[in-house]
Amino acid sequence: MPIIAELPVLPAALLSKLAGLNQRQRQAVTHPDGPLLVVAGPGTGKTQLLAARVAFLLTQPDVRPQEILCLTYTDAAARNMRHRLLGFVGPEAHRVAIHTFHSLGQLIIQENGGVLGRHDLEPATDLETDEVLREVLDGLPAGHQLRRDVGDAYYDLRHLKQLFQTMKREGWAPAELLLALEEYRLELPSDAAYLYKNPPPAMRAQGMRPGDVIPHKLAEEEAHIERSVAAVGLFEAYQAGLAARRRFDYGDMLAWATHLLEENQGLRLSYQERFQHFLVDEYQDTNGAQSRLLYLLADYWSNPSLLVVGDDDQSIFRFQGASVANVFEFTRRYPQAATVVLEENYRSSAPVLATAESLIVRNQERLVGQLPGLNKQLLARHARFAASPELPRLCRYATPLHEAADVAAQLAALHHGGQWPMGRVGVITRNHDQMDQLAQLLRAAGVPFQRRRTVDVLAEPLATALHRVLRYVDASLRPDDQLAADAALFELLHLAALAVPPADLLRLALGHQSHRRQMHAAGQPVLAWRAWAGVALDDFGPTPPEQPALSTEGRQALICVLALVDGWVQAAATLPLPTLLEHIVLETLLPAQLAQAAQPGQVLAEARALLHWGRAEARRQAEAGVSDLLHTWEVLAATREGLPLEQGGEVSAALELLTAHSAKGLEWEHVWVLGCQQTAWRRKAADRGFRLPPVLAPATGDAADCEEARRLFFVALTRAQVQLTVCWAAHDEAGKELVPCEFVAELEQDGLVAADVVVSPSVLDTARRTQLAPPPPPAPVPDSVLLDELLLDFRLSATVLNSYLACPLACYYEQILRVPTAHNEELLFGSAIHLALEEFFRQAQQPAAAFGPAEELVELFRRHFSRARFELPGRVYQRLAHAGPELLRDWWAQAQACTRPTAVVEYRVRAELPGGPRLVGMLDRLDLHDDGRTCDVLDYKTGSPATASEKLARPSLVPLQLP
DNA sequence: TGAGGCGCACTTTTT
DNA sequence: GTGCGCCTCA
Repeated sequence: MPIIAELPVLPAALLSKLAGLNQRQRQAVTHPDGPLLVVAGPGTGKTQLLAARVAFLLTQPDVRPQEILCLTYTDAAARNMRHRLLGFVGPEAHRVAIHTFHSLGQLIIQENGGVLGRHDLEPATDLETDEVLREVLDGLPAGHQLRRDVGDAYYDLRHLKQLFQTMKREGWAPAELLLALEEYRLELPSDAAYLYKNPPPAMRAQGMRPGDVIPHKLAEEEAHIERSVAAVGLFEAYQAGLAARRRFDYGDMLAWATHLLEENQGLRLSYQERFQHFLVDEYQDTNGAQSRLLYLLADYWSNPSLLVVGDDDQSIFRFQGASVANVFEFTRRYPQAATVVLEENYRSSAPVLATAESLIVRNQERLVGQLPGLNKQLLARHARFAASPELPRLCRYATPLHEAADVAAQLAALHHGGQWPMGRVGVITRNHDQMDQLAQLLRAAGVPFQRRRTVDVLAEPLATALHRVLRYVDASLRPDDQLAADAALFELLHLAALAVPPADLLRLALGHQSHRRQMHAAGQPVLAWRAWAGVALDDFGPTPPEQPALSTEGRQALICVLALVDGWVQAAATLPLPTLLEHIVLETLLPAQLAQAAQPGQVLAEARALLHWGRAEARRQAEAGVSDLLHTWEVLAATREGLPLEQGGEVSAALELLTAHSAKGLEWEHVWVLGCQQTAWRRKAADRGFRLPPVLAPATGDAADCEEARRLFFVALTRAQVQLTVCWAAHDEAGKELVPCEFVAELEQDGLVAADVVVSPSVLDTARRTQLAPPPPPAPVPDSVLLDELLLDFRLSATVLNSYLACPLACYYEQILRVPTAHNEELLFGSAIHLALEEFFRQAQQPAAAFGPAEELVELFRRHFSRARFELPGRVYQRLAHAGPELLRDWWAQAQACTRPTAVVEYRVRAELPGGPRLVGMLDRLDLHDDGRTCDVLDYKTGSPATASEKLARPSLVPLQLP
């Protein structure tokens, strides 16, 4: 069909561009007004097509660039589109409206803040939404379903976040969702999954018959629903929290924009007039909210100029709400829509396409078969690659290590053999962590590569060093927390960046210990660490007897470092926060990190990200100081993402390592798909979020999961241009058999032959050696004279013994050297409970020999725990101050029934170990039996509030013969 | 068939 | 901390 001949006269430049398109592409580009669905398989030139379509529209009379709206899913795609368009139409491209769905929503909201009653609305950062959620959780009343007094108080934070985003995305009002949950709950008893088919004998004995409800199963699901109901109930509080900060989140960007347009006809008309032509990229990735916004704008016309491009076979973001159903919905909504299928592939060889094709035809959920007359078979059209006869390879390795070692060796050979870059190479895995081994081996072999992965900057060494500095600075600015300052200083002095010889730090610690002992003996106040260090380093004045024998370099280093640290503390009080951070990072921490970094570029990027974050925080909160930053740090660290930074690598590397999801849209001459085991590609992850009614949840079930995974595998395969290698391991490192994923089996069914790859011992050996971490530096040992003196009157208590068994080095520092340690919440909470119980029993042994009322016990706890008020963050203190009394009241109720008030409290024991040290210790409580000869020995074990409840409820009873 | 115990993981990504 | 798969037992 000679389409171009029928067209109005087109500019010569565009004509030549159109001539480069194939017949189907031209058909789409020159389609007259009206909806058009372009089904664009991999490598069929869809971005090119979109750009050409815009160029074509611009040649039409009465079409102005600003009336054309291009919608993409990601920022990167939007940039890419603008770039392409510049090539096609020149500077006019800047006037075309190119948006992501979210930026369009944001535009509509910000242009119409007045309608929403606010002019100053800003998008919320991830951090801000997390803070709002934390406030919501903090504000829960006692006894609320989602309140956690013990354990992680913010456990449900990310589940809430996910729930609220889903609600906004799907347009569920809280009331609607509650109704759906209630309906679901009412229907449970008639759901076959909750009925006995054949009750077990024990249940039969209780009169259960087939068809009766399984009580515990029903109750369990109802409890889940209850939690969901409670969570939905927090939606309004979350929205109110955002509003109080004048913020809207990602979900609101779409939901509010849609709502504005729906409710306000005048507004809708103005946008409908503004945009007259619509083009949507990656249509299979759009979700419900995005489609609604699009249709609201396009529905002004009965026959809108609306072009959507997508590929049902590459829909891989179902977990974000994307659905192939959106593509079906398009054809239902516009029955008159034309459909163009792009089949000519300009990327891959015929064998690669045939392999991918044979795999994907197994999917049922495809447009093929649903749209009449639709045919979709990829045809190899690449000038050079199409005719390549090379078949994809299937490689079976013994273990993942064999696989990584062999691939790394092959890549290294290519690189070092000067065949690099012979063409770009991509290595694809399902999950990030499957790539770790290979990345490590490549780094060791000196092969440059790029890896796309976001890492948490806050968990990297540069940030942890900064964190230590800030903790000390913060603590030393708060005079009520000397212990925390001491502990932070001791840790800080060990930073490699400060280069203090470790042996001298030990000598300093020993010196402080002997100072403490002498001052105790003399009944005089003990110097804190910073003051002590000052005395110890003082060259002038009389040398105190406890002054440690520091090395000359050590003394010099310590003097410099303390001056530096003091300088930071002073600067914190005077300089703005971003400047302080720059001082600390740029002058001290960064140079030290750079000197030993394997990837200096990465460390620089981390430094940039950290400083940028500091500036952003200072802007967000005008008076923000170090302690505010540390608080934010804590919030960020508690969320899964932390402070994300794209981990790059060498920018120009010809080798890229990525996950199948992030490989979408990219291509390489040679592609390796690694780790094709069933466990990686078809794992069923535990759903830990809130239960949704099944009618609202996206289609699940094994068939749908399988097809989603097959589409992802299809995406991975179709990245390859010439060489495609699919690998898996037969066993894991422990020797357990691994099942290759079903798609591998399908490829074998379709005629590919798997080969067992034997990796040479030397290659394996190198890989194993690379894997071993470098040995830790030897721990410094103080001179034996000092050590002997230290251990002169050493007694082995149960605490010390436990500590030693857990970690000898930690025991040496904490128990022998007694370096300062800050009190953590477990310790403070545990000892308050412990002391309260101890005193309570002592009081019970007064002549009356009876327990006091529960409130007496609670009062004891309150008195002891109040010491912790200044040592814990306010919220943690509040939470534990509430949890303690609850715990003790519970215990008291039980103890009334089964415990005697006559117990022996704090029983001291000693044991002489033959030839060894004396073991001393204290038994918390002995409950004497009636026979007067035996008793129960109790140890409270109150350390962690999470487990204290259980341990108090069920003490382990050990009968003991008293002598 | 189902109850109960135990071991074992704990994606993918964008705005 | 939580839920799933797998096992055994009745």
